Amino acid sequence: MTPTRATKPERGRGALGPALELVHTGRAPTRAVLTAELGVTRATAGAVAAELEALGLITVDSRPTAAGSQGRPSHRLSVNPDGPVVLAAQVHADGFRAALVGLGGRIVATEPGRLTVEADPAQVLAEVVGVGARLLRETGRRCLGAGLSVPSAVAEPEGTALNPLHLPWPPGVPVREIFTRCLAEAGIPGPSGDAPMVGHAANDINLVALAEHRHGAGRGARDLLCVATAHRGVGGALVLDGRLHTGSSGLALEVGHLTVDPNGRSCHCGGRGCLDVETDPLAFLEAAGREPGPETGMLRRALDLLRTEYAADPAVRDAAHLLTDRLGLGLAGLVNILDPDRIILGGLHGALLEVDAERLHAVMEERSLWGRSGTVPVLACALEHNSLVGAAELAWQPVLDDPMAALGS
Amino acid sequence: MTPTRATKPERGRGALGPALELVHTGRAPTRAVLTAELGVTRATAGAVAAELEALGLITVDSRPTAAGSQGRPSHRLSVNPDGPVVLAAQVHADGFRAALVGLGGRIVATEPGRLTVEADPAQVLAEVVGVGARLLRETGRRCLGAGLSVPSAVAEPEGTALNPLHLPWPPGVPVREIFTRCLAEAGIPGPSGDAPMVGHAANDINLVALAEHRHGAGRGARDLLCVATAHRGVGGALVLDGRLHTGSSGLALEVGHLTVDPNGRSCHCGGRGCLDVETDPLAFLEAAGREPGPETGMLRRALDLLRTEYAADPAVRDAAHLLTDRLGLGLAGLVNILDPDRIILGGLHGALLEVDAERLHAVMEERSLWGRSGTVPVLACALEHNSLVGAAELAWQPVLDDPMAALGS
DNA sequence: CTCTCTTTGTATCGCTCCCAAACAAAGCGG
DNA sequence: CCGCTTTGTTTGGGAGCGATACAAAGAGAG
Repeated sequence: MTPTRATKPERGRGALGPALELVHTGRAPTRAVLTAELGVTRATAGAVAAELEALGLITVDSRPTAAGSQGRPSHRLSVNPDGPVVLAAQVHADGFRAALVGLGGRIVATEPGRLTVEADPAQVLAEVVGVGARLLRETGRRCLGAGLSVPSAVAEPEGTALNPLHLPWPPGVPVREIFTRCLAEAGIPGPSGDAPMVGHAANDINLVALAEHRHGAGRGARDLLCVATAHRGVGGALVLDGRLHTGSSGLALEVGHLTVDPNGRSCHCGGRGCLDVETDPLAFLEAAGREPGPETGMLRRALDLLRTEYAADPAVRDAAHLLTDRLGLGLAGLVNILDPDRIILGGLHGALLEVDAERLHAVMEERSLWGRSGTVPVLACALEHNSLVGAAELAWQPVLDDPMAALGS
Repeated sequence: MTPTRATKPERGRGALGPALELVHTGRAPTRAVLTAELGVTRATAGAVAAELEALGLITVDSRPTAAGSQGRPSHRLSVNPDGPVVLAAQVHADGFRAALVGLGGRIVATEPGRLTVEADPAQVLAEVVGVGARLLRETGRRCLGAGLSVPSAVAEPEGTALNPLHLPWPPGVPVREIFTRCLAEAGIPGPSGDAPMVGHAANDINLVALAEHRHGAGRGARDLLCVATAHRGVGGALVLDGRLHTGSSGLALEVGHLTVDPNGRSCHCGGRGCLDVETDPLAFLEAAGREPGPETGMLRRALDLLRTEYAADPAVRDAAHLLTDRLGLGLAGLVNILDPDRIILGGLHGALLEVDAERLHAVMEERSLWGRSGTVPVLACALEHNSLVGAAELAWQPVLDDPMAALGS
């Protein structure tokens, strides 16, 4: 038994993590605001900011700012643009993408790629990590973590991809383990020097929600629900109090099998008229009387059709209305269960919102139990490469939780 | 360093709350376990325990225990049976109940009552609080808080009962405000002496979940889902990391309107075949071919019928199977969205589980997406007066969060 | 331009919390 | 009786942080 916790020589400032998160999410633009947000004295906030600057994570700018407000202008806080980064990787139906992402969700470098040997997860991940490692060499940045976005539910704590979508992968691939091994083989060291880099992996829609919560349309929300489509199917994610809610085994928010049309088409889940099959790009293309074509690129085609033909083609408009009605039904059901204070929509759903927000609100209001789901703000996702940024957020999390420990100094 | 030693015994302010919660929930039976659970040194745990004992909340017993294990026996920790209490009140269709509840969920005194003037919430609550005040006088206990359980969704932060069930109350009654006023009028002072007592109020099923999580069938669960019936309708609640998840406006877990039978009866929500109308006592009595009778007492009659006639009457058995199948469908849907690590069932649902658990598991497994909802443990509620105890938990929460502040010393 | 007001940054002091270490106590087994 | 193990207790000291006083940097008034 070891009741002795942690070590003593490491002076761990308690407020260091929360302070970094405030700067990271842009909620503490100045030291004065940081002081107020942390609820500490100016002296303490100053020490914390100085510490974070010494760690190379943020910059404290005491230069004048032409603020215009009264009193002495506060020092400006910002993420250090030349600071460390994390490696973010994304695998999807059309290919992959690697990126280096700094604090604040800033993409420092990124590069896409096409899948050559789709069927082998290890080889695909090795390719992505290889590109990331090259970016690291080219930029010479210090890398503090690594995160991976996959189009599949990821079971915790094993880190296995249960249902890879649009990828010829078998179910149950241990993506986190493979990702971590690839990092080691690419020669990317861990932040502490000697220990190897451990990779994080999660479902892409979860990461979209996380990224949008920190840097996009979900900023400031306390209970954020995210619903989005890829090419096929519908996914969901929930951010509670700033943390991803993945459930007890990582499989929460499988929202695709809510019933939105009792007489709808049958679904592989055994039900009928599920959100999954009634509001995805395939359903839209079919409802509009278009040839759906191959699965890959279906989202793109649906988006193009909706945006270009909505005003002109009655069939497209009718299809959009049909899907909007079903989506509203599903969202109302989710509001009854989750009671979020904001909803963000991605993929085709985001586009449906942009095309006719009023219709969606009307359906939700009609179906809401206490007249509230009609009042929940619904927004479209606002961030580019959001699941990639989300993968970076995953990798940043240990640093945000305890900067001193994560930096190994 | 100057020897300014032994100034005040005001120690352990940080870990005081967590320590009290550990003793309260029975997870720290000895000081040694407390030390390990808190992750502090023996010295700190000792100081914390002594502080809590000095506050009169727990007792530290250094007497031998005939443990049989090696080493010096640890001091035993337990809730102080003569310590302070909270006032718990419950209003339901058949009447009301007041109680004094100590730490550990121990009911010190309780007394039921019948509603005389149902239609006036203020008068009903005044009656309940009156009984509670009498119990307080009779026992002479110090009262640290007050909690109320109502059969209605309670909107936050207003504290209004939106849909009182089986009570002739209008929707939107500000129950928390009225409750607090009744406490003041009954002459019950706040814990700090001068400030008045503020009441807490919540939905009964939420409180069932809370009570069962702390002291009943939900102990040790991290993500606990509770589903239960009263006389009519179905309610749900979720406890995440030991805290009730009520959503952003207190209205989460309205699980009654999941579709479990696409061709089922129509529901007031506008849908068809909702869990609410397909698995409640009325649905059961009708399915069994019985005359449902008046709404009040419907749960009792359904329970009696199920328990006494299940083995003998094929119609009852068929009805039970029908409801079990529908319930399994609903639970599978909830597992897909919430991914709990345990489910507890109350009311008729608990009885259905006791009668045929295997059938329920089979349905859930068949409808589970990743073969996991079949593996989620499903238990029946195990606590008597659980919503009353839950109301007490609500009242204890400030004390558990910060004992020093809550006791006003 | 200078004086005052307001707001913020900085230096110092002292207090509180809590760890670490050493020691004492209480049971078990020889 | 003495070791062994586990736990409670005492003591010293260090780190974090609040409180306070003072300095700095702008805005506005005259």
